[in-house]
Amino acid sequence: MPLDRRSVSESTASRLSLYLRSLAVLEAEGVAHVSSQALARRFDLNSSQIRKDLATFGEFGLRGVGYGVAALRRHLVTILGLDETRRVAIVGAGRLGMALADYPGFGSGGFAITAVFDDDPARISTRTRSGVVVTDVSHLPALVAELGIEIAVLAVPARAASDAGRLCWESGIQAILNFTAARLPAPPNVHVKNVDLRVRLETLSFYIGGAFPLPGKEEPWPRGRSRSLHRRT
Amino acid sequence: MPLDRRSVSESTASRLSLYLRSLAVLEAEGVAHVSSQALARRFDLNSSQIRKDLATFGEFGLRGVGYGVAALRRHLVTILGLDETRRVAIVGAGRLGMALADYPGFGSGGFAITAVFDDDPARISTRTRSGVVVTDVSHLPALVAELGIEIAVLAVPARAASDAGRLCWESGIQAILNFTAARLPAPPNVHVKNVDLRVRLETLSFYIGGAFPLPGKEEPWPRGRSRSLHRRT
DNA sequence: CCGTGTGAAGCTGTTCACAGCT
DNA sequence: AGCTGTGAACAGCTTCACACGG
Repeated sequence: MPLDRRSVSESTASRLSLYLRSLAVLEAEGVAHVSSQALARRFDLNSSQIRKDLATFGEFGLRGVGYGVAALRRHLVTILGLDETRRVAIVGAGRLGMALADYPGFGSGGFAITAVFDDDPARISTRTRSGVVVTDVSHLPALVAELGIEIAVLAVPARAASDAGRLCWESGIQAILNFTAARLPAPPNVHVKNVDLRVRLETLSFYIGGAFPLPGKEEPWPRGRSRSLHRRT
Repeated sequence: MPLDRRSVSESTASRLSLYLRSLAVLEAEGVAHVSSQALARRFDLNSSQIRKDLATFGEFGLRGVGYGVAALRRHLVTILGLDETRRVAIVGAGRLGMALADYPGFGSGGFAITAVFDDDPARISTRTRSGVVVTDVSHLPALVAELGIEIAVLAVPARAASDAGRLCWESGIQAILNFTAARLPAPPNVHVKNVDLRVRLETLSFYIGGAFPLPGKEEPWPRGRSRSLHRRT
């Protein structure tokens, strides 16, 4: 019975990534088994959350014992598709794009920055610190096909975003990490994740403010429950 | 009646930021009024979502007409706390930190990058492109107090994250945008938003894969790269 | 009429609680 | 005994549908 990945929620998928990181640490420490409760403590999560997340993909645990650290880590690597190197292109060789091209998390552990593109002649042929040559974006379709690039990191100015995005999916790129402010009209088979830094900062700004005076409205107090940070394991 | 901001969900808060961006465009275009439905079309959202979000903070609409663009924009600016400039510090002057220090969205429209800190002597006294001097992190507490810095952008190596984070909140910083892989044990009055780029990329990788064969026991399943086009119902 | 504001319904993700395996 | 795996209960966010005001 196959499982459509689209039926897995994004929150579950990103927790898998967190679990993987913890398991790598535990494996390096030589820990053999870990219980959902022990893992939960590391993330301030509920332990049944972890068991449910993992149970989506199979029965990896041993009742009375917990999960085998090494085996579970291997399973998560496979589930996340990191057992073969995924090729990543950076589109936009400005400051952010170049910083991301050298970001350690992007060029290791299942990912390789395989190309960097820009349309500014002044940037073409420069190199990232790790030596990847900035290529004219007109070569993107050919290089995506030739090198088997599956993921694009979009770090172009907002006005160029939808053109650059379209070029990506028309070239066969399957997923886009979008650092621009634009929302991309991508076809449904292309997965887009927006990392809108401005929105993140404004959201933080919102929560800094004090109690908000509602003009002319009578509302019961307190409104809603305060979010408890305490979770049971 | 006052409204505790913590009772507002993060999804609502970040949508406010999106609405604000759209309203700025509409205002520049000279549009006087906009309906929740017209706004919704821009975001692929349900219109009652927008009405509910806005109604949390007051009655800004005119029945039969919609929302006044200029007035609603001003309200959102106030709600998000962007009517006075918020001072932001970058902690960590590596490539990512320096790129973020010059990121246009961080230094405008209600935010100002007021300081950049690092502990590497080789980086102290260098400047961002916009001219902010990199300062030794030992001066962070004094400068946070002196300059009224409220938000920190944490872009240090993972191993330095919790020390740097603690320094931030002990110095009076109220919100942290955390680009490190570490999870910060911040006190409850400090708002932390994790922007874990590695997790984002691994999550994308997860969704690229084809249908997932739920394993019988220990058969190695091949990584499918074919894509199902049908949406879940 | 039209579009907002809002209770009610619906849905999705989280937590509980326990049966069952080791 | 200890811990997983899972149906059931729960909570919170989203959508519906309509009363009400312009």
